[in-house]
Amino acid sequence: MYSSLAAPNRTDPGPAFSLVREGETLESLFAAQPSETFASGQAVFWEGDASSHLFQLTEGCLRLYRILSDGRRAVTGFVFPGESLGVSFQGPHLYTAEAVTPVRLNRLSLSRLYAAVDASVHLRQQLLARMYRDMSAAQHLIILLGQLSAEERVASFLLSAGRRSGADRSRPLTIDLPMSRLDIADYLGLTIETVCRVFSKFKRDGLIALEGRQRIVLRHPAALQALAGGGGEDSGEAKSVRLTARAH
Amino acid sequence: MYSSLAAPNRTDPGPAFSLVREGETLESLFAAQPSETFASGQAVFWEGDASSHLFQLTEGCLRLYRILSDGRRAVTGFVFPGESLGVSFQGPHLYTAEAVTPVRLNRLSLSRLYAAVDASVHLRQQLLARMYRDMSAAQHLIILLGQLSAEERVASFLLSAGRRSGADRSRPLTIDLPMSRLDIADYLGLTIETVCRVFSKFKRDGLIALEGRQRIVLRHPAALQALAGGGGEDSGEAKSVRLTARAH
DNA sequence: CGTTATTTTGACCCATGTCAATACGGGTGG
DNA sequence: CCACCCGTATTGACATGGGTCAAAATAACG
Repeated sequence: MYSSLAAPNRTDPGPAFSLVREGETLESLFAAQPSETFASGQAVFWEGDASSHLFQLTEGCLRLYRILSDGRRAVTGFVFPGESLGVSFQGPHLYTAEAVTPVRLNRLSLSRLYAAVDASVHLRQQLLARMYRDMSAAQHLIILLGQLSAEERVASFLLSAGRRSGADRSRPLTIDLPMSRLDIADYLGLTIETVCRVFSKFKRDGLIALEGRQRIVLRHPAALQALAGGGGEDSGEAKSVRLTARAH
Repeated sequence: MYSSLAAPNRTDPGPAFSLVREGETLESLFAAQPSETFASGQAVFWEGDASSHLFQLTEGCLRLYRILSDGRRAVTGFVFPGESLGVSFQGPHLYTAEAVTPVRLNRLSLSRLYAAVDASVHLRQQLLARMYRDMSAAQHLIILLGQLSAEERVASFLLSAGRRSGADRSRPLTIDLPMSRLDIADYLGLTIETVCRVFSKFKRDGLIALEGRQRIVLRHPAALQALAGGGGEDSGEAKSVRLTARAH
């Protein structure tokens, strides 16, 4: 199951810059690192820690959060397989990263990253692109939190989860929400109760179906899209709403 | 669509770019560019435009915002002198940048930036540091919008304005808020009326004094700090203040 | 000065938070 | 395989922070 990772524990490069091949990508750099696992609830790093690595998730789900001095928690994001983590590394980590489910990831040390990046314009571009994605996600969240109503936030969240947890692209789009309702609430700036109520309302209205506690079927993504308001709109990927194709 | 932005094969920088002096800084690069001015209300660039330059503000104030499809506006930040703009340039601009007051800024083309950055590790560090600051600001806003009450948001905003518009560091700290109440409201995820009411309350409580529409005296920053809750706490800048202050 | 846009204040209401039961589901041990 | 338990989720009743609508006050500007 985990075995598919190429070249597990390949012997590591000595002098860092020696192995920057032509055509190297961040992807391949990550793939060359040994992979590690974390159990649910375990932290990969803590807010305020000095950044020392970049990470790329291969399995599972992480939540990113900060705790305020009075105990409130702000979840600033979730990380799904294929996404990277810690790309804003020019200072201490801005959040704690914690496993929602068992997680597998590859860790690339900053010294290796720098060596590679110093040697390749192409890699610099890729790194910048990942930082851009991160910033883009943060900006979306700012809009969600600053301008959207509870229903708009939840609709927006479900659509984005549908896009990313992607795996299951079949037409009654079924998504898996590994995180708890509390995680979702802290991410959307709402309470658990409000998140539940909106889920229930969407269910009553036939927009979604709840299968157990983690599986949700998006029965009518287009309607959710409309509900998500000006907020969740395009965001590139969203256009692949071929999901809507079901115009029975 | 993003293609025009990359600087793929820059093996031979043009003659003009070949001289990246030792000790070059982003600061000095900007300083070498001609400066331009914008009148109040004029846009420097629009959301969705291809990124083609980095900017550094020398005078005035900018607001950064996005407009949702139904007309709502989210102000995602303000820019004050000395701060840079457009550092997430690996894709289209994420917001519109518009002059709040008459503005003066320097514009550095991406091609020059790439040339300089390709030639200097030091400059790469500086660029990453600016991106980090940007991300850090976005994360603060996420916490403010997701977790803080109206009073906490306003207190937090005033303190941050005090830190940045900085000029006047004297002890009844007087700050200048060039932006309108609507700008502030759209930034804090509140309405104009709520912003006014909180200002009035702070005034009644002796925390601030309003001098005309733009000048505000912070009479009791410590109390504002306490009000700002877990949210506004340190914020980096505060640390550097502490570092310099402790020279006894 | 008079005119207009912006800000401030007031009265009222609603979306969402709070507090309090249930109800469900996923493990565990019998 | 079933019965029980406990943490999570859901629903309900109620409270309230902040939104909405409307008017008055103030500042900016010709």
